[in-house]
Amino acid sequence: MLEPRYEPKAAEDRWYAFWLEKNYFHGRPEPGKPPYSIVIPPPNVTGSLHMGHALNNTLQDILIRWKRMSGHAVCWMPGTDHAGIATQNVVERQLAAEGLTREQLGREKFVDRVWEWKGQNGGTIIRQLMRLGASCDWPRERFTMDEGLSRAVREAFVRLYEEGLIYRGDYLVNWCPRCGTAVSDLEVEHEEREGKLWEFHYPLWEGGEGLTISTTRPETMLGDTAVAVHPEDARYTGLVGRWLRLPLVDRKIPIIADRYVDPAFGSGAVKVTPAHDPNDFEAGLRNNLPQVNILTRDGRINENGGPYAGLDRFEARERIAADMEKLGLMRGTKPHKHSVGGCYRCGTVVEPYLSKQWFVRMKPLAEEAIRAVEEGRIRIIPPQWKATYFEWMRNIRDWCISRQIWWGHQIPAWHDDETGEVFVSREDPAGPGLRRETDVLDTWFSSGLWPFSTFGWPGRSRDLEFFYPTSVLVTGFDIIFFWVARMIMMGLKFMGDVPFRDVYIHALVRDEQGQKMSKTRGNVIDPLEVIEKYGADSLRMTLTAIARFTLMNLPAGPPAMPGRSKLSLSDRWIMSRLNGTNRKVDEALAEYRFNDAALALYHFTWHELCDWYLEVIKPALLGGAEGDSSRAVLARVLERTLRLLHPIVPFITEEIWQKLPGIEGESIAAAAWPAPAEGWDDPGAEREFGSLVELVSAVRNVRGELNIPPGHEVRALIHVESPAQEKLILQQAEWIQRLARLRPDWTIGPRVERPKAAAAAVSGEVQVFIPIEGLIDTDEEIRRLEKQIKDTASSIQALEKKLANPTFVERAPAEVVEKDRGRLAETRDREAKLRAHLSRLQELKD
RNA sequence: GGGCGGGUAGCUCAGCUGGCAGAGCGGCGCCCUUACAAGGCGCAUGUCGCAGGUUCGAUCCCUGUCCCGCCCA
Repeated sequence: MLEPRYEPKAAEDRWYAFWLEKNYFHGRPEPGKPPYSIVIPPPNVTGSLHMGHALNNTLQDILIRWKRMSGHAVCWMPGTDHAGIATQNVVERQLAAEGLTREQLGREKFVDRVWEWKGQNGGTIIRQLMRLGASCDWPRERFTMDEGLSRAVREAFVRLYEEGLIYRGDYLVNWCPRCGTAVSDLEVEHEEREGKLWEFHYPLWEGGEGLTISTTRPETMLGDTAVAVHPEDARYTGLVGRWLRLPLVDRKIPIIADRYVDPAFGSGAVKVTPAHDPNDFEAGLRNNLPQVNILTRDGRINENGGPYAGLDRFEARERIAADMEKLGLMRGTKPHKHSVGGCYRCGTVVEPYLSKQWFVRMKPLAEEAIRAVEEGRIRIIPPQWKATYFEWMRNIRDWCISRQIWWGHQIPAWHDDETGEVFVSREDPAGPGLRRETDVLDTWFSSGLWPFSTFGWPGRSRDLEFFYPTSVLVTGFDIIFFWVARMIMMGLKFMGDVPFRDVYIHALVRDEQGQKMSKTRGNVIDPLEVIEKYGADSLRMTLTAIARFTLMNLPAGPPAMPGRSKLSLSDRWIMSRLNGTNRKVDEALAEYRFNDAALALYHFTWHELCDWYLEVIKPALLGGAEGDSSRAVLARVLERTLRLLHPIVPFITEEIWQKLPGIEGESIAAAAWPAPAEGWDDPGAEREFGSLVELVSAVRNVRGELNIPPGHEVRALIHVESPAQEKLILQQAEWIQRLARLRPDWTIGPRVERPKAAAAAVSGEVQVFIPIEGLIDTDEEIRRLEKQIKDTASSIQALEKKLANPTFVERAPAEVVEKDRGRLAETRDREAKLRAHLSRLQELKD
């Protein structure tokens, strides 16, 4: 028997421990079974579970449990991501609290310190996933920095380098002055901001009117090495080739012509700063301009900035604008909207910064990745995300993978400072005089290998062979480029096959303002808190209630399933409905329509099993042996329903399932997924039972609208025309009377007379008259009838109009026209009956 | 500037192949009815953003347009 108060926390911990002990979640290659594998999107090791994780992992758990029950060899690969910059920041903050910096500690000690931190705190999110019930293959748990995965990273890097797909060079990258590292294009978040457009005059080198340029970033003028105009801009043709005197630093810079200038913007002349702007960088290369870097790594003006050296970049902006004003070279300012890039880890405004970095050449990798999706070897669901994917892939740019931080996979390259040579190697070279590259790799480089590195690549293993490609990747759209696209490229490159067959992209959980949840925004909801708080949710309550009721009535276990002829109408009905629900759930899950699966189960459990079946069979259950067929059916239906619900609500279904008498197997988690049962379909029963449900509902409707209290049984006279329907109602009379709350003296038949003052319910062919004298006011029933007549009249009108249209009758498919004709006849009949009642009541009043 | 998505009940959203506009929550009324008040029974609520077009028929397809969101530059 279930305890009166179900204690969720205790039960959940108990069952989870049981599942782990039984090793149900561990998947291994089993030649006889189809493989089903998912790699978890590895959460940041610094992270703690938020609603987004909860959603993401619940969806995966549903698929995994469903497939496991369905007889697949299942592996859900769990693990965490080392999250380079984020983790480093966390540990640096911890150091700061002790008054230390990582530089004071030195690289080696700092990295030790991060590992120490990981050891202490890194398990948090894993424990939280377990608490959610995630049925991950925990013995396989991986970490992107562990030994095997580090070897995979190294192998991948070396191979790409050997094939010329990784190169090193001086380019403009996005630099975060606070984090002190380059970040990739994707790691910059652009934001429209209100800024200013300054107009400065640059005089000719030899003196005299030069020209006026517009800029949103005055401080970068310290690095100007030219001014450019459009070659066909008539205003400036005479000036191209002449020289200007760059104010404040007295640099001699040329006026050049280049088509990238938009003559309509500002004055049509732009300052060119090759070391601090991506367009200018390209223009600089085209025109052989020098690159003058004016910033330090922490965002201050460097020695090239003359008198401004040492100033913070934003302070320098103000000073330079003021100084230009003093020199009389300021030609005005106006408000200007422009896009500012911020570091996605800390929000600091990033700088385009000229530095030596490592890059992956993306074009060749992208081509394969595009083809894989075009050819359907990877399905993206929902498919509209394909457009986003293709858009990015077709305009892809090289990926800056080096980071100037300490926590991460150190790039396996060695510099010979004497010769300037660089060696990239799988093994650490022993040679003297070699200096190892200090940069580490972008965290996403290792994440990109996750679907195969976790199964032992570059080693070859049965696991890899069996579980790769994985079946589906479940993720949010925010990391399509960061992660999904890169896994596809890496998988195709190193495994020669796609990393997953399907990508299921789910919505992000947002707060009330539609903002993404993030710790920096402080709008994160802890799902475990929610579970704790609403632990005994309504679902759990209801399921527990059904189970308690069922168990109460199966004292000696479920009786044997009787032959079909012994089953009652309601028995056959609920079995058929369960079959239908089973199919709906299968279809929905196969198409990743989780909501539809849950809704179908919810509707079945609440509105069919509880509201109707249980209510109908109650007396039989409480009685003697005559209830055995229903006991047998209820036990089987409930057990199947629990199995269908298990992937969605694993704990409560296990708790109840275990208490059912006569179950086979030791856990619902290891039970077989139900297939629609042979011979349980029964359209006839669905139709007949359905008509009775409608009849009872019609009576309840009248009662509800006339506010007749449930405790008051009403007299009823039921008029039926067809003997079959009369017979059906008489056979099922007991529960119809009970659920409609009819007085036992109700009558039925084709000659049943309408009493004088009565309310009436029309359900198909059947009419129910409820005498209301002394019960309620006649006017009230008149009002109710008038309203119903109004409804039917308007739908009759619409149907008549439609059917009067000759082109509709001619051109619409015959079955559509027939359907409408039938509907019209039915509605007219209903209206006639309602009108008859109404006039009867009105006569009575007169 | 380019791309994608959205606008349906008070709120959140579903609506698949064009054929009676739905669910949950919230609201209102009645009820502690023999498992269930975190519940039950019942009720109400729509200019399907706007304007055209295609069609016998449009929430659905097409064109234009206005808002909102996201991504990319």
